[in-house]
Amino acid sequence: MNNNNSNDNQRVVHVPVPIAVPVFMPFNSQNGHNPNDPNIMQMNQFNKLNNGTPLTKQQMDYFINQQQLMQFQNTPMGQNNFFSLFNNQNLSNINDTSRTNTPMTQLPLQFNNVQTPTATSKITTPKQGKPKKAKPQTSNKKKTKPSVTTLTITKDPLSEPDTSKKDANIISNNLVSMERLKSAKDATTTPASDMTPTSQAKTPIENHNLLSELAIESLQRQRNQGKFIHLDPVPQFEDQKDVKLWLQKIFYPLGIEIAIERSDKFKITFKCKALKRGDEDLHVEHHHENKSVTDDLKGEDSKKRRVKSPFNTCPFRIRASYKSKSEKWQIVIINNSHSHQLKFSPTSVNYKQFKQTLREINDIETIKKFDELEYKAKMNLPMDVDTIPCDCGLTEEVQSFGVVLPTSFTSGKQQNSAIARFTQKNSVKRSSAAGKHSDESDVVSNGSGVTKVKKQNNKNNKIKENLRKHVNMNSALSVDENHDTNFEQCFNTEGGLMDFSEQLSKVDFFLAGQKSANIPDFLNLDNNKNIMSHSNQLHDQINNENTISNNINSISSSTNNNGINHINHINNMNTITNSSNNNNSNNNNNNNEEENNFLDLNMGVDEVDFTELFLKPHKKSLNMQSQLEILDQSLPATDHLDLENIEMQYNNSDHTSSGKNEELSKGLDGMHLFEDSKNGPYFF
Amino acid sequence: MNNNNSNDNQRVVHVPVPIAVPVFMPFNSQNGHNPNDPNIMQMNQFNKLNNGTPLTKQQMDYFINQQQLMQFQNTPMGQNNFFSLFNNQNLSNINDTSRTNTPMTQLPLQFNNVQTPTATSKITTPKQGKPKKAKPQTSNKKKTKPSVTTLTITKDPLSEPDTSKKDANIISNNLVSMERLKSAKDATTTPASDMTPTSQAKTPIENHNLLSELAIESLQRQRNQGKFIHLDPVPQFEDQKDVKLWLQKIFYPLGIEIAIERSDKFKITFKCKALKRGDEDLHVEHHHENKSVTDDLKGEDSKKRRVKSPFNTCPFRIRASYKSKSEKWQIVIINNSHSHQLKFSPTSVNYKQFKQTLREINDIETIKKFDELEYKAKMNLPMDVDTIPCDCGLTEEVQSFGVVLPTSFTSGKQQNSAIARFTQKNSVKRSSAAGKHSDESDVVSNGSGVTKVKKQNNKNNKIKENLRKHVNMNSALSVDENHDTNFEQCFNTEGGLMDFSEQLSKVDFFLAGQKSANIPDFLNLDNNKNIMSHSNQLHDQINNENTISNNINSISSSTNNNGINHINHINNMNTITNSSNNNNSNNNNNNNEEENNFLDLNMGVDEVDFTELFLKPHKKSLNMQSQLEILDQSLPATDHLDLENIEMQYNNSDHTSSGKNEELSKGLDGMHLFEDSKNGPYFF
DNA sequence: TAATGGGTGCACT
DNA sequence: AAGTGCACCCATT
Ligand SMILES: [Zn+2]
Ligand SMILES: [Zn+2]
Repeated sequence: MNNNNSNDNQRVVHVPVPIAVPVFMPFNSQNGHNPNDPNIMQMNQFNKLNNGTPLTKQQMDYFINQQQLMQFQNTPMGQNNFFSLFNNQNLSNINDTSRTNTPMTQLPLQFNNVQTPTATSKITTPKQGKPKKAKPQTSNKKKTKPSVTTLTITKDPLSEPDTSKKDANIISNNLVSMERLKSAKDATTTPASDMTPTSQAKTPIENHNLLSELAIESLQRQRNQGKFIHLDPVPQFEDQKDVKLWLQKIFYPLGIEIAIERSDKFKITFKCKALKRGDEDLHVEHHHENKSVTDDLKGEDSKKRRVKSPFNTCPFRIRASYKSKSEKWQIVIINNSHSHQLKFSPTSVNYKQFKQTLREINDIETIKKFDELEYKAKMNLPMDVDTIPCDCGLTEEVQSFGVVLPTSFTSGKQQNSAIARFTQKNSVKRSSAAGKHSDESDVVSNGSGVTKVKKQNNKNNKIKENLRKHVNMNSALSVDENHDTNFEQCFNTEGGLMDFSEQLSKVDFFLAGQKSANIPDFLNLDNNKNIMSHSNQLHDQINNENTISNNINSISSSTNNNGINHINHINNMNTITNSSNNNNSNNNNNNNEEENNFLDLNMGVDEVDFTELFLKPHKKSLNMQSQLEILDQSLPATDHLDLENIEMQYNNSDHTSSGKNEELSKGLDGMHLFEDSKNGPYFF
Repeated sequence: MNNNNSNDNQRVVHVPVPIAVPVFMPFNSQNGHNPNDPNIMQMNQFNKLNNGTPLTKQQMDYFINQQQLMQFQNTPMGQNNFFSLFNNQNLSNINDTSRTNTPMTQLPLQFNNVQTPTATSKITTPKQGKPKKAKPQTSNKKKTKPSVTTLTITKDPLSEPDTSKKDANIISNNLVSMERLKSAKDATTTPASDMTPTSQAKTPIENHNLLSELAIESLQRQRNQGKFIHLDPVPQFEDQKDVKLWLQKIFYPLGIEIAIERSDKFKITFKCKALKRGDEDLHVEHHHENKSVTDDLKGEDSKKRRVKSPFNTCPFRIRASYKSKSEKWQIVIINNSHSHQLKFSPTSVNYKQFKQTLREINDIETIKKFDELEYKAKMNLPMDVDTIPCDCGLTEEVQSFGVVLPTSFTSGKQQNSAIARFTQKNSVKRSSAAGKHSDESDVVSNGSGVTKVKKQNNKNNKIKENLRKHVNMNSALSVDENHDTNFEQCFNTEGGLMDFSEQLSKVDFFLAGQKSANIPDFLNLDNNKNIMSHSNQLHDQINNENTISNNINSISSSTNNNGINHINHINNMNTITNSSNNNNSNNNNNNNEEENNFLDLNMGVDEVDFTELFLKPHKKSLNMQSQLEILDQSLPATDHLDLENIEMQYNNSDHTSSGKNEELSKGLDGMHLFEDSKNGPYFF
């Protein structure tokens, strides 16, 4: 398996062709860092995906398109790459909206800038006597220790002379240092009205942005959430901080606010930023009232149990590691699931900081994009999100399933969730002013961080015994109601997008992307060609549960320690679904019980209506659907649409990405049934 | 209770008389920050301590001496002070070695520098139009965010102009800024051969050192570990970092390496630095093999349980909070117990950093002191520490009791403790090279972070039903074997203390302090006048268990969540013992069982030999005892001894503290039986 | 800096 | 005993 075919005497030199198409490699191995031979991987992966059966037409198309998606820059053959070299002859087939089983259509906008490589994509040169310590640049401003001086035990790597990145052999115009750009802010006032896709004069920021757009697009297309997802066309970061900035550009539009969990010179681990106290409505906690036989064991012990934090349980992880060999950062999504609703929150402090950083580096392009995002998010308010009914009679063992009314708040009534108790720890009930709605978001917690959702409307489908979790796709990004009050001013002052916003003001922005998600249904899961209905997908997936092993590790597994005999019945169950849109269905659950136990999986729970669970369309979105479809379908292949003109109202900067915000913001492309409770059900 | 008698219109001006005597207030209230009227507190406290019975002669002496200990500086009447103003007429009675029930003798050394106040100890002046935000100084070098600029949400308090501390009304020569001193290092080359106690020319560093010595002395004398222990004569810190530095001067000699758990502008919370992987031998884990009825519930669940870290479980906490009113830092030991052996480890990286900082601020006095400490610690090697036998047949419910062979290591055999498993988590057995000994340190863990020690030799004493924990006093500080190899050179070069060290080389340095611990036996607990034997103390205390309520909260209580029905039977059980020396007795325990459960307290376990548990003398210490006693008794009232001359070999700095290192290093003065497992049994 | 996982100090929020 | 973001570490293979 570990066929590490890297040659120490060879070094990759990147050709100065910055444009690339993202490739995501659904590795099955835990170690995605020593990739195997690409051909072998192709076979293995595809066989796994296809469960050994002959390829269908869709599968073939998908496979071919994946090969087309091969990025040709910065990634040598067989290293971190799944598919072969990029060639753009079949680009027009990539953009496939798999829901309708229509032929793949061209990806919007991104591929306008894809250029035919004019040189060999990689050049191997003998490794010179280069110092082994090629360090990534880190803008380390922190100097906590009073001094270093003579203390031999303090070895400060930063004090070493920087011998990295400036190597003459490295040719890449993807290099960008936000620090440098900040200091040279005036030089980058973005005159760029040069919109020709083959422009070689792309600035580093523009390259960053392009790659971030591509990553978003591919992430929306991504399906194997249980696997490592490699963000392969990654720009060359000059500074370590730029990695986060770039990832923020990708994940903020997806409703994910990332935070660094751990970092050092060569590695950054990102996670979801912990929920705030006001985000109880986003947290997924649900429990049933029927106690199991172990109830008596939890009485006095449960209150002594130390709950670290119910806000910080999301299993989502991104790992960025600096590869000294390629002198690039490798970015892998280790865990693509979430324990909460995904929400684009322009009011977040971190988001404002992010915007501020964008202003400092003068990344007007991205600023515009997020201004639009903010505006569209605001226009969708108030988002009335349905809750998903809990059909607990048959899914007692379903642990985590995350639908709560995004705008609901439990202030009006006592919520017995761990979050509520955590929030009220200081004995002060939150005032109802913080809550906007008093909807019946019936979420019950057992106080152990393990959540359940009771499904009420039992329909006519079956659930296999090992299906333990309801999985909710994040197709409907909820929007923070506490919108930044300064937003409109900022937005208007930035360039007057009101024409554009009026055009889109009635469109559910976040649902727009769903329609254009380009996920082929090569598993034939999509039995329902209606965009809003995927009732049979999940069952198809269940039948394919062994096709793809589950890489979800037990990062946040099982804090359910307080006397609950939680037997894990599902191992490596991994299912992927096609783009099932919607999800915020009715959540009329029982919320009276604080504690709940997992019933043994062997209990006879066979009937689950996953249409109810996952596929109920967004109420408001449904209203917007017709407009949305019209808008989306009106996008030409090159997909500049009205947005192009609108965007030009901002300024003259090039806008390779801003025209496809719809796709960026909402893709409901993956679904993952995973093992443990904390590993949430949300994907983008 | 919250009689906050501070007058907003009055401000305390400190007289420039830096010398003070520590006062420790065993508050019963959870809130030690708004102290009550000192007179009321006197009554309350003393009544509680005495359980309402008439005072004995010893009690009266203690009370009187406590009043004498009133520090007169920096603390207004009734604020953070328990006793009345200092007057030194009865100083000669303070130093009482309560073990022998001899009359209190004078505290050594410190009081040589106590001076008669020549002015009113506090001056109240009308508060001027001073801004309310008197901020503590923080040497904040960290600027993680790329910038602040216009972002309104980033409110950086450090950017505000500093209006604090420099107020003209504040007169205090206790002010010290290590930052400042570092920059003006040459100016403080410590000529001070001025050893007259009334010297007004004491430098800030000298004041810091003196107060740290006093704090150590009083901590050794401290008994109410379950209560908040206020370190009241606290120097005035210019910089936030100086708080830690000062506390390090106090707690390193006590075998405690502190680390910041949390800090902000106005508060610092310190804890014990987490044990390193090589410190398994210091960690206390013990469990019994007999399972309870809940065993079946833990089978599959236990292995999924997420053990955060078995190295980071010590409940010891110090809280330092800046009082804007007094513009001083209030330092309170919130939890004085430990879950591990206390050990002075000169090889610690943090300790070396600490020493380095001392050099940078040119605190030669403290450097000398710690050089001596290091040398003495090294001279005591190898310390053969006995383990305490576990008498588990009757103390199944005893949760945490910490005795492991300090120098033992479990490399030779499989240790089923959580630590061992934690260390070997990645399936690689640690090589035996890391271990020094292969002693039979039989430590068993149940994997839940809750530890038990099995007592084997059941003797003849009884344990009350609610006595749940064995408590081990830390009287025997173990010494890190991996001694700094550079120590001797440093030590010799600093001033050639070999004469002195040869004098003390055979003395168990850390036990020396025990003898001079000045704890009156006002609870009549000391039925055994033999210094090494306190067999009946604990029982006396148990009978007095209600005299002092237990402030130990359930902070670290019960991570034992995996199905164990751990019923807490003991609430507010708080016992204090007199200075019971020794502890590291034989620990021949069962270590075969990984999981263990708490038996219900109602099980009939009545017999415990606490002599075996707590009072077994240190083997080596016993050998040293005669020398130690001779040495200690040879100390004159002013207590300069040989150390004075020796110290002068260093240089001409004044040596208010270095002469009494024996007392500083080892005081076995407190014992605390507390509720939960994580709260360890070690005190100094 | 080989790759990769994790602990934890500690200050920001 | 604020929670957690972040980075300085260490450990294993
Ligand atoms: Zn998340
Ligand atoms: Zn400790």
